[in-house]
Amino acid sequence: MSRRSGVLEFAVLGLLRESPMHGYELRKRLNTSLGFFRAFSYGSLYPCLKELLRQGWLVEEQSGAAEESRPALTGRRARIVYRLTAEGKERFEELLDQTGPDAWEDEHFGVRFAFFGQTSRDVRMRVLEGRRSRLEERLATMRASLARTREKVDAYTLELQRHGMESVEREVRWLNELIESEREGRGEGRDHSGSENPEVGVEQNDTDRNTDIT
Amino acid sequence: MSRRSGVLEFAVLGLLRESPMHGYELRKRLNTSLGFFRAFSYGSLYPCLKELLRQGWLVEEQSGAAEESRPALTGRRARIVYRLTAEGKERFEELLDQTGPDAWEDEHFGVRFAFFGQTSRDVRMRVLEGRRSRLEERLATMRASLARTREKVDAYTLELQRHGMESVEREVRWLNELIESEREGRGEGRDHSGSENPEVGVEQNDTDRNTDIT
DNA sequence: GTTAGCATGTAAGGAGTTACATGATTTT
DNA sequence: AAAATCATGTAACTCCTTACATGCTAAC
Repeated sequence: MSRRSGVLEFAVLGLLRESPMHGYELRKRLNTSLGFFRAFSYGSLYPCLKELLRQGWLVEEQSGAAEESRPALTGRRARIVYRLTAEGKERFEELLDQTGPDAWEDEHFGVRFAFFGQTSRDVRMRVLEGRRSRLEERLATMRASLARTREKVDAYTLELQRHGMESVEREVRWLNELIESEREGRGEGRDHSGSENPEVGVEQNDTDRNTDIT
Repeated sequence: MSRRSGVLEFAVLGLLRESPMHGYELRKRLNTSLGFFRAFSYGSLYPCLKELLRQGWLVEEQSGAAEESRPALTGRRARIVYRLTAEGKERFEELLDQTGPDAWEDEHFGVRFAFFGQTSRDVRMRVLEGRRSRLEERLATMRASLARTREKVDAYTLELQRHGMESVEREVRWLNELIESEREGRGEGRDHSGSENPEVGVEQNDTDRNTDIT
């Protein structure tokens, strides 16, 4: 009944924390900026926004003409702009700090990583290491299964298993680099600037076009 | 109402084509042999089996003692063994030949590939090439999006996008090799033996233990 | 003047999970 | 004797999609 999706809620709060937006733009950002991994439809986005409003984490802003310097854009359509409230900000911060086992599961890890810029370093470490050990666990099961089923399955199935394992191994190596990089306190040229710095966010890009993943 | 899941139905028919099995064992095979990519629960498996029975594609075999040489295993529990009917076999063949755009989407491609051993070569080619062009389409969108959003998103988001793109590029390379290999008619040592050869299937492995992916 | 994109929503349904209910048997 | 594994099943719920409904504006 309540449409409290976890992933979607988290992503919406996170994106709105950077800057207020209307639904249509929000969806585009969900499908691109956030690492491409998911495609949400309006059928889930709008009900989610409604629920977040109900919780008091968002407020509507019937933005028609104000604060935009160009008057050409004002006449589009209703365009309900959503802004994060103080409570919403608090809620998001609360979610950011959660390091339950959910955080490193497939469905959640991507979106958690996408907001690492807002996440404290120790939480980042816990999530990265949690993810890694989760994947290593999975690798162990895969290897055991491979050793047992080899010869019994056909070549295509075997190739699929091999490729699947290689993908997981690759992600583990990626995580190793990231964890190493976190430990060094951002050594190699990258500046993630710790857990502060909201200025890296997006600043009113009305010029976006065709950003859908089909 | 009808619980006709597509992926699950296809996988169950395919596994039962190799040899009759009971539900519990079926689930283990779904989570391991089939490339690890999905974990189905009993809550979906049993209703699916029920539906397949209703369609006449499966029959129950109250297998208690027969055909097993060791009498030690007979006393376990009811153990309803399912066997594919002629209609079920036909249905599976029908599904194997489908090359609609669904076949190369994320949810379906894995399971389609897992049964390539039973699939005719031209269908294999269509599915592999369909998958590849689907991914290349996605890559184009990603690249366009990256070019537009660079500088506007923070370093973590960018890293996530970069890693996501690399994963897709890697799968494209994998597909290229597979397509090449199909064109050569299985050149390099691998013998997938065309579209015939049901003997590669699994033959009654009662010794399986701990094959779950947690 | 019609296609494509912008913009917001709802209702119905699909595909799966979790939690529960039950009970045998094997291993520790 | 307890814990794990084997084995089957159901009800309620979650989360998301598709299809529909509506209407405006920009570009071709």
